[in-house]
Amino acid sequence: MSKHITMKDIAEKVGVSTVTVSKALNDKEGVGGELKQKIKAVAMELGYRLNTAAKSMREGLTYNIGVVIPERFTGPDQSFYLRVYQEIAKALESHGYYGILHILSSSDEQELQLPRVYYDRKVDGIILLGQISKPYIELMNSTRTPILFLDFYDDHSDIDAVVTDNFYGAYEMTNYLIRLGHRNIAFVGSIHSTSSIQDRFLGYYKSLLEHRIPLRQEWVLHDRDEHGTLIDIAMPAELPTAFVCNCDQVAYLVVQQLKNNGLRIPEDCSVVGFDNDIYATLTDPHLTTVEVDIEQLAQSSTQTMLGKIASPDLRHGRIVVPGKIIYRDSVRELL
Amino acid sequence: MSKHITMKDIAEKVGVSTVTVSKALNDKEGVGGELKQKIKAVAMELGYRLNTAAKSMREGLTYNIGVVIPERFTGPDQSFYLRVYQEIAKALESHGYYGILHILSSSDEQELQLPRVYYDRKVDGIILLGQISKPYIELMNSTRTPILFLDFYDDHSDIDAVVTDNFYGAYEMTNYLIRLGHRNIAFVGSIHSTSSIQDRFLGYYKSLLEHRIPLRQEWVLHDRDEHGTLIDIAMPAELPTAFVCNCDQVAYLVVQQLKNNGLRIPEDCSVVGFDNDIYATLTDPHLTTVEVDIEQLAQSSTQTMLGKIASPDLRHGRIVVPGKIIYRDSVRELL
DNA sequence: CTGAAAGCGCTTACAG
DNA sequence: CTGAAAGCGCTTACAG
Repeated sequence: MSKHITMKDIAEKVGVSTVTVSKALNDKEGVGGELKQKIKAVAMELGYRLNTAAKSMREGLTYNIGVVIPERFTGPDQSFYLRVYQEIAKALESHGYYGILHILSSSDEQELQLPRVYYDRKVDGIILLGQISKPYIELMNSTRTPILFLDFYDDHSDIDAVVTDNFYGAYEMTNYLIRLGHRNIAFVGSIHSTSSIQDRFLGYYKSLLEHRIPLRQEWVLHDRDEHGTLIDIAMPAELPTAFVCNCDQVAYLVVQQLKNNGLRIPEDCSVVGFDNDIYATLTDPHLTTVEVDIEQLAQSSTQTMLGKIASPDLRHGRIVVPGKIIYRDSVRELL
Repeated sequence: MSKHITMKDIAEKVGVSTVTVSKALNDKEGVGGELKQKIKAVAMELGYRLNTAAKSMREGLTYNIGVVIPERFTGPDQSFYLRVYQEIAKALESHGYYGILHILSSSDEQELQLPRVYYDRKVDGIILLGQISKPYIELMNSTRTPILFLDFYDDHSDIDAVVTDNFYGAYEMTNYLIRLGHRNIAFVGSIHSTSSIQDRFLGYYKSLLEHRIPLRQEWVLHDRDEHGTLIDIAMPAELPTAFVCNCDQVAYLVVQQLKNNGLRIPEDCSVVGFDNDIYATLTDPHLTTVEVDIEQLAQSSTQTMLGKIASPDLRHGRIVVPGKIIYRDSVRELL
């Protein structure tokens, strides 16, 4: 193996000290303009690459951020969080940081085992992507490592979170349906399952309230069991004219089920989703849905995390990233 | 911020030197059994965590592996490589290593810009996941960083690669169809697009050859343009009784197209896929397909990479991971 | 079995 | 504007 080039090599070649090389390469004050150019040129010529480990030790920063996703959100048919991770990795890189992914196994979550990145002191902070058990949140919170929740939050008011505006997205979507003449509108989603679903439900409910449409409990449909596993949806005896589904995958299943019952979408029944993921265009007809702004989610969480590392005591609160309705073909206007 | 605990803190508390602490914590020789236990107990009590940066600098290893995926393989509807990455991250962690994901933008690929992880000396080796342009391969190869191809290979006989056994998988699948009485079998996939598709085609062809079934060029169908974008498939005038598709997504599209032409699957026409990804069970009927063993792919590539880091001059060659036929409902027996 | 010394490559005060 | 000194936390010879 050819030895790595260090600042010392550059210093010797140029005939200055390593201190000066360090200053020049980092654009710090205290080096003459001409000398600085010279040093940079020689660095380039020699193929110098910074030894990050040395810098890390010196500064006490790893320039890594851990991204922890509970494994139940990473099945073969759930790529959403992996896509978020991908965007986070990109966003971090543009700030000179790197992401390290950790899939948290369900057993580690139950047994309150912290991710290895923590014990190896591999990261300067941890982004928790996807709702996790309360005891685990407590545990993470007790580590004094900067923590950020992404795509969920709970009653830990002392932890910062970045979330999609689930509430407002579902509210706007329901308003849209009502504007088209719908008044019999169901919500599909188990409202005690995750805070996302709960907030989407509340947005739907607010829209009903504002329009003085009573909430009918038999039109709030369960879509998953207590483990989060999707279950068959029990259709109500009296059918609504529209279904607000808590996500595209469930909307896809609802459409299938309605079709099996001989109904046409959207002629007989309108169905809307949330997320604008692969299921939105896999459904026939393509779903009207709310697009989650993954890129913005990634950027906000990256910036917030870097801010927390720089000033650990600064509070950021709950940062809400708005979504956007994508109009497609699964909704019909009622006359 | 509370100061971090170091080996020195442990050493002082126990009344020994940091050398002894280091030996004890790393299970190295030269520490008495009882003392070792004592040291470990105190480390635990104090909540000691290794400073990886210091270890890294000392040993010249980052304990990180870069995983580079060209961005064209990471669209919203392509989660396969992200899932492979996820498994690699897991496999690496069990070896005390971590993965750092880098999505290679198409412009960086064209302009031969190496990933930042390289310049920041963030990784001990790079796994290239997904076919990449030849000039870029040359470039990577010139860096003297250990490189491993994953899920593709080309004529660089001096680079190691881990691939799914595309050839054998398609060969077995075609054999299966022939065993069921099919003799008019088409292949769907642009055979100059990627080496995976090419190898799957060759496996299909070998099966035909062995059974003395002539290859009909009009039954080798294009499915994507030169950019890899999927295109409408031009069905041949005379229809075969079975389609061997190069991947599940394309099988899904073929099924749709055949259905639109009024054909029933599998009664009128059999269709098989490859990958066993989300499209396999999204298709109606569910696809008979070849499952790619993602976990094994991840483990083999991780082990090979760690082997290369330990012994840079050792050659590993092309490591082939077998797939497995998953029998479902898209194939019918011809009598 | 235990420890003093040296060094990995960098950056931050501080002195000139 | 430039550089000598010190130190980040660890581990590897080496000496006792």
